[in-house]
This record gives sequence, C-alpha cells and structure tokens, in this order.
Amino acid sequence: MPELPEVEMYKQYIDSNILNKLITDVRVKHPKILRDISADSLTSMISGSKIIGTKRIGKYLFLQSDSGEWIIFHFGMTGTVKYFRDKKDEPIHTRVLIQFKNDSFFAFDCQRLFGFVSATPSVEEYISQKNIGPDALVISKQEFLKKINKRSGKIKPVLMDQHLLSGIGNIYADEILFQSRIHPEHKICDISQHKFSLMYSLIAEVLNTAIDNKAQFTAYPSHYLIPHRMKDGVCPLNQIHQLKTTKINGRTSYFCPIHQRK
DNA sequence: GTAATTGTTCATGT
DNA sequence: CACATGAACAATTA
Repeated sequence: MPELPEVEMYKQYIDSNILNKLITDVRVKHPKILRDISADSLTSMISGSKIIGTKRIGKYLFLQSDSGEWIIFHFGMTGTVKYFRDKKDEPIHTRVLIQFKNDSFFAFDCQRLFGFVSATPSVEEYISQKNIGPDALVISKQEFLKKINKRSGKIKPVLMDQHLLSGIGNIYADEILFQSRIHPEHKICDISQHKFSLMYSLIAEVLNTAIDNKAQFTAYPSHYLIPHRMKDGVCPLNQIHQLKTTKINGRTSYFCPIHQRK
C-alpha cells in the first residue's frame, strides 16, 4: 500500500529489523523486478555487506549498504517488505530475498511487479537524474506555491505529479483535496492563493496524521474521507451526501459534491 | 466476460 | 512545452 505514509512505515520497519545485520545471501527470484541493474551485480554489491541506514524521498526508499552503494526500492501498487525467521513465513510473491548471518530473512514482495529494485552510488544523483521532486513533507511553502502557480489544468493530477512534489498518490490526493474542500477537477487557474496556502498546510497534516496512525485507514479521524472512500460511501462530515466518483487521467477520484465544489 | 485496483512510463494528439 | 488520454506492464478480486 505504497504512498508516502505506507513507504514511511516500511522505512521504520526496516530500521527496526534489519540494520547492521550481515547479509550472507541474495536471491533474485524474479529478474523483472530489477531496473537498471543485473541480478549478478545486485548480489555481488550487497552480499557480505550490511544495511547501515535508510532514507525515504516521496515513495522511494533508499537502503544504504556499508559497501557504499544504495539499494533503491519502489513499491508500485502492491510492493511490501517482510522480515522473518521461519522460511515458511516467506511471502508468496517474494521477488528479492535476502538472508542474514543469523539465518533470518528479508523479502521484497510485489505481486504485480509494478514496483522495482535498483541501485545507485548516490541518492542525490539519482533523484536529480530521475527528476524526482522534493518530498511532500519537506517542500517549503514558497517552493510549493511557486511551482503550482506555473501549472495549468486540473488540480489533482498536479498534486500527484512526482516531479513537482513526491509522495502523493491517488488515495491521499483525494484526502488532501477533501480536507481542502477543493473539487479534484477544479482548474489551477480558478483556485485562490489562499486556497493553495491552505492546501499546503493540509498536505503535511494529512500525511502526518496517516503516519501517526501507522497508515491504517480504519484508524483515521472520523472527518477523514479515506475510510468512506468506497462505492456507496457517504460524506464523513454529515453521513448524508453520497460520495461521487469521476475518472481523472484513468484513475478513480472520490469526492463529496456538496463540500467540494468545482 | 467485465471492470477495478494505493504507480510509472511511453506514445499520440491537442 | 503543458496537458489529456490510452495503453502497457501483471495479478487478483468483485
């Protein structure tokens, strides 16, 4: 479940489970999960090394090896990670399996193979090469306003543009727009600077709330859209208005037609 | 069988 | 160049 809050959970999970453990074996179980790197070079890069730290930028997770290289995880739609000791607990769709000296394991699991595993000698270089925008929790208000004012078209695709700011996907874009009381198809040029300013604050508020609740949808505040974001869902503010949906760039958007006017 | 799914990238058209 | 759209990638569920 990998937008920014979910990836942050994976980071915390990795930090508390696999740091500084000696890697004794690496198995690429499905080569299609690799991007810009061969199974052999990934294996030789991290075999005999330790992961000594992690860094998250948007939906990307970087694992620092003490060999000097960084492993890159992107989770696509179905990526997840799992640390386990008993081989029978290995996830079904494990694509890369790492074994540690103490005979515990770490799996990168990805059912639909939209995610990927890669590597880079420099995170900064990778980020700039791929033109990945600043993390949604790090971008300054000034930069956010400056960038968004250069854009046109509908607001939602812009919020989800990983080149402008990174970490927001379909689900959290809907939540941020609901909390901002902005219709997902509202045009950039018709939104006031005051609204953009409000939206900037709500980006951090929504994402931090999600992280505080461990990205568990059911734990989100009662005024949040996400737990109601389903067919026949109702507006969380009054339990009356039927949520509506519309397709934007091929993705389903949920919104309240009363609280989010176009 | 049809449509849908928390993502990204490419091709094409405006 | 900015934007919209559809397809592709692949697996599973309603």
